[in-house]
Amino acid sequence: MDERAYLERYDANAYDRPSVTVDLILMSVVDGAPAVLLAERGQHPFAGHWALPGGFVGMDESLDAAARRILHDKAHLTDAYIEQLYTFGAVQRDPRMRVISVAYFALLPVERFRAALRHAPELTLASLGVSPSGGGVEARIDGDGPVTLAFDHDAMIALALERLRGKLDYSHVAFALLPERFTLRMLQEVYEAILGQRLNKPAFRRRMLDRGWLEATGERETGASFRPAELYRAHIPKRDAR
Amino acid sequence: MDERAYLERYDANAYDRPSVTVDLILMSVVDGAPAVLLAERGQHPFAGHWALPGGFVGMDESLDAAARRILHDKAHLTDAYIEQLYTFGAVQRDPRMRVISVAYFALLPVERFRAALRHAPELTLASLGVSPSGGGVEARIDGDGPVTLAFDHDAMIALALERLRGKLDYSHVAFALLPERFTLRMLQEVYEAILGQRLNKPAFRRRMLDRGWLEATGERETGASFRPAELYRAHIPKRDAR
DNA sequence: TACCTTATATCCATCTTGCACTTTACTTAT
DNA sequence: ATAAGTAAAGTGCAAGATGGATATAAGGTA
Repeated sequence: MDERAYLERYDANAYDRPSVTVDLILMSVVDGAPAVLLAERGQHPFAGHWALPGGFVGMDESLDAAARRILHDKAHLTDAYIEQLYTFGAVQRDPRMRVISVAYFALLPVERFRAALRHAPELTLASLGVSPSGGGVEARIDGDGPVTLAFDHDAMIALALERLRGKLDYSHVAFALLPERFTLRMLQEVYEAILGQRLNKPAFRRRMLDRGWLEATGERETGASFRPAELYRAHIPKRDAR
Repeated sequence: MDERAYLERYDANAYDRPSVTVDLILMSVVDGAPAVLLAERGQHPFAGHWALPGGFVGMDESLDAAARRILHDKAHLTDAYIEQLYTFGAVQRDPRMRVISVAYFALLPVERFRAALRHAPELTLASLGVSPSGGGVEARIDGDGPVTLAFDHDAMIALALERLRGKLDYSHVAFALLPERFTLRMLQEVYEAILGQRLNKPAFRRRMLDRGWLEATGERETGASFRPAELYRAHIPKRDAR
């Protein structure tokens, strides 16, 4: 039997199949704290709870394409740093039916994050903090008490933050959270927000400059009532380190 | 409409769904080089090519459970270090139909790796090396030229190795590749095989001992015709660092 | 008992890091 | 104009980590 004949005989319906979705963790750093965009669910299950934007994966689109489509449809954004995070496949994670969800996280500079909020009224900003009981994260909207998230979305967000924290050390993800031109102070604020701890200024500046990922523009910040900081631009050498 | 009524009306067949599989990258370090277990495909597609052991995810099992089931059924192994790697979802990665594959990697000490080979005759050991053309990895069986892998399994293996390399630094994964008792030299050999480079001995030993993950057993290696090395045991403090 | 081999310990130069302190540059108040 | 205030940017130093050479220890084997 040659390959062609084989393909024709193949029964694609021999087994029952799960649904596959993509959920998006849209992150930024707002006012010194990490933040995500959430949508309130109107329908069962978890009606009234907050959830990550997501959607089913089409039969003719790759997972990455599905993630980008959702980014566009739900947040009206094209072109963001986006990366697959983890796939959640517990049997009962969705009470309706078997759903396997591939979580992606996207990183946005604040301005673009805010722009997404303006264009997508169904999305709301939630800022993240570590829960006092240790371990997980809690999401707060408008400074109120922590909200309850739908499905296993709390685990997704916690994992995204953990991954981001881990990548700060050896990758240049932080630049995805900043505008094209930024000061060293802004960069440090991003690091401090994600790591959840203050960093020593001269040491931070030295490390960053030594990495060679920063290019001085020669221009300076304006508007400050003190010595203006130099504006830098990210300069990532050739091969995009993961 | 309450939740119960909603669930009953929900049409789980409204959309076409992809198949979901789990592929397993069973790794170890053999003779100073990383190695994986492969099976030769007898059927289309990719008949005659080498592939990772894998299988469909059942409707009533989680992804982790599916990975463990495949570990058991294909390699006759229970209890190995196992971790989700990445989900591969390109549209045409399987010519038969849309298949999304969640890749897991498992780490085994050499003896258990060899035992799996004995109990599962359909599996073959392939040792991994970095391809001279840079970037990816090549798998070699019995010292022959690099074999051609089915599907996107070469990318899966390359990613597994990359992930493993990254985790060496901050996690204790290496212990999963060693027997219960091991010497510092064995530990260093694992590191060198995965990183693909020689390491300085005194510095390595210092770093490892300083981490506090090693517990001296007081016993020593036997059979060597030179000074026997102390045997250590892994001692991982409370919270299992990812 | 001499000798070979590898484990283990010591030492030192170098590099990195944390941190206090100084100098610089710009705005605002007087 | 000039002084005061503020944060950026730069300097210097001590402590710690790291690479690498060298010395000593502990087994076997000839």
